[in-house]
Amino acid sequence: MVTIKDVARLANVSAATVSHVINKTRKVNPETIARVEAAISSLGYRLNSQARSLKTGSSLLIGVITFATYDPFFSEVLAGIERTAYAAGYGVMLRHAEFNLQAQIDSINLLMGNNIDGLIVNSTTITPEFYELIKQIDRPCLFLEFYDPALPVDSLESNNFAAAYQSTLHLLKQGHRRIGCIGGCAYEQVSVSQRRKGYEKALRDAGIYPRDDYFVMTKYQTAEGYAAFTGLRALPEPPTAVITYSDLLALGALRAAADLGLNVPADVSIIGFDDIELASYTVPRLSTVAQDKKLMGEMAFKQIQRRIARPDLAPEHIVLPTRLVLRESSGPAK
Amino acid sequence: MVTIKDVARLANVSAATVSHVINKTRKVNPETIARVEAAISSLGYRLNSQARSLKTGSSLLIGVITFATYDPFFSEVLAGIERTAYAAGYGVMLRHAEFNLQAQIDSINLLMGNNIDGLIVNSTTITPEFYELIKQIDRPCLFLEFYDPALPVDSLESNNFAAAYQSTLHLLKQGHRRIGCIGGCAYEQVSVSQRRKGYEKALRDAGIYPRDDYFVMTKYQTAEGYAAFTGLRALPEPPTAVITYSDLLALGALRAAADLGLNVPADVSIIGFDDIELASYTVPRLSTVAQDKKLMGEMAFKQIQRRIARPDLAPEHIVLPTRLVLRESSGPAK
DNA sequence: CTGAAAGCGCTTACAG
DNA sequence: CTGAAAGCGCTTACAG
Repeated sequence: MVTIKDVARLANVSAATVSHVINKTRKVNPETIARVEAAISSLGYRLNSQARSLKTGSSLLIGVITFATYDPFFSEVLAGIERTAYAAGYGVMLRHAEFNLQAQIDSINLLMGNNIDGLIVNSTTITPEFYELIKQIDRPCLFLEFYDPALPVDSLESNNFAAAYQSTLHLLKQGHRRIGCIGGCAYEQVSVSQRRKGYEKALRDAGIYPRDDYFVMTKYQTAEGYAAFTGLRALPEPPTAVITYSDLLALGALRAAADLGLNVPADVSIIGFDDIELASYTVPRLSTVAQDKKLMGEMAFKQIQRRIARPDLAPEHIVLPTRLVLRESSGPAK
Repeated sequence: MVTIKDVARLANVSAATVSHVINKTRKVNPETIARVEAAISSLGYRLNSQARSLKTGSSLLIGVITFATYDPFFSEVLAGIERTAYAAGYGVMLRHAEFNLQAQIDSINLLMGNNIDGLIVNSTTITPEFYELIKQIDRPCLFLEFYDPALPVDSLESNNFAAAYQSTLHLLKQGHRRIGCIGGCAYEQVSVSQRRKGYEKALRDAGIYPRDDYFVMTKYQTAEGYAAFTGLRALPEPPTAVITYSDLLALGALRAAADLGLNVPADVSIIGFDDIELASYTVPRLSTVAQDKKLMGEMAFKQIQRRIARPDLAPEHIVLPTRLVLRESSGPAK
């Protein structure tokens, strides 16, 4: 391995000078700079970030923990985080956390052992134990789609309440009175739980009392979207419209509708959430709530970066707007 | 930060002993071990991996570079890599590489600067410059879905030739004579390029001469699948069946077929590639070539791990089987 | 404008 | 069974 000493020797300067040239941390004679740079490229020298991190306490690394197993929404957010981090000179360490305590402890240890400068957590389920772990790490931390004022960390979420209110209201305006919801996650702090509140508020504002049998809890599996829709339609008074917590759930519902011989949207309306790329290619094309996933990733990193610079400021809670995109899967009630 | 010295002081032993207790690298008096462990937990000590890496030369970190922007296939492979790496005590650093040389150099520098023990590259396009960068890094490296005997690195790919041969043969047996292909990537070394060979071989074996206008090159955008299918059907003698290089492309084609008023599979058959979860939920359900993505990720990491242990052995080239899954989007020719 | 030296938190031969 | 000490590759006050 080529070290700063090798460069120093070849350029006939001290290691300190090489370091200053690399980091531009002090004025150096232009000719010296040229010699150092020549030595660096002729030796193929590469800075050892870990050694630097050991000395400075900053690794230029951020950790990303996701509890959601693979899903198209988080994949895009992750791409946004990574690209933005890279542009700022940061690397990303990824961890798909499991739901048991030991794995959570290990994950935190893995990331902290590599001296991450900040941590982004995306979770649909956060246990009290994980909560405690987060409080102990002394690093800027941002939660995605999770908000608890009691946790002194930054948070970033979509305007889930307003989004669900808006899509439900749209269906009401289209004449639907029996509107179901295929959702997930009951924890108050998990941002998606606000969707149920928006959905129910819209119904109440229209003089409709929300029915418990119209709300189906899932774990975001497409198969559950299928089963939930089938179940809703088997009710004595089946909903004529359904909103969902994700496009994947909506695609499951769309498929179930086809299997039941229902025409979407003539017989039943379906509205998704996320606006994944495929939403424009289903048959029929999916009406959905668009979230700007790349932007979400970008903002998540930038907030962490701000927090690294100013750890003293109070935690911020950022809410991103959503956009109802009407395609073909929703329409007027019969 | 709590260091090994703090632990040593509290446990009344030397730093060396603490290190040996942590790493189990020599026999230590059971009582001493107990004291050290008590000190570790009471102080909340966490090993600094970067300091260890500096000393030992092994970071227990692997790098993953993907050139494919977000796609459901790679997302699952990545999850498989990360989970397997974690189970083996390794962390994963992620980089979405760009297609320009400077970004590629930066990416390698970022990962090498963190002293990664190995590198997994997933690419549908590899430039000669990137090639050179790979040759220079002195670390085990594995290419996913890319194989060049001239590059002395491990490689892991699906049996692309056989898979395309098989799906084309299936369509031929169903009576199709005019079979199109919506593909991508012309580089010989990129594994998917073997699909075209399998497709054309199957045709030739059936006495059919492959037509250039039946093969459409894309960059894997769903929109291109849509456009390609539309274009194929606009030919004077349109294909009655189409295979594609990905399920996303197939979903674009499926949507195009619907817009053309075509019934799938009565009027035209479509077969995808990958078997993403949604393939079971489209209307009609998608026939496709299943790749075991989680397994692919798992094997990729394990191969890197083997290579870290035995860097002296010759590079290996691993080929994974695929499986043709027939659902509803393919059927007999009219 | 430049350098010598200490030290970040570990591991590991060497010595006992 | 255990410890003192050197050193991994950097950065950064201190000194000139």
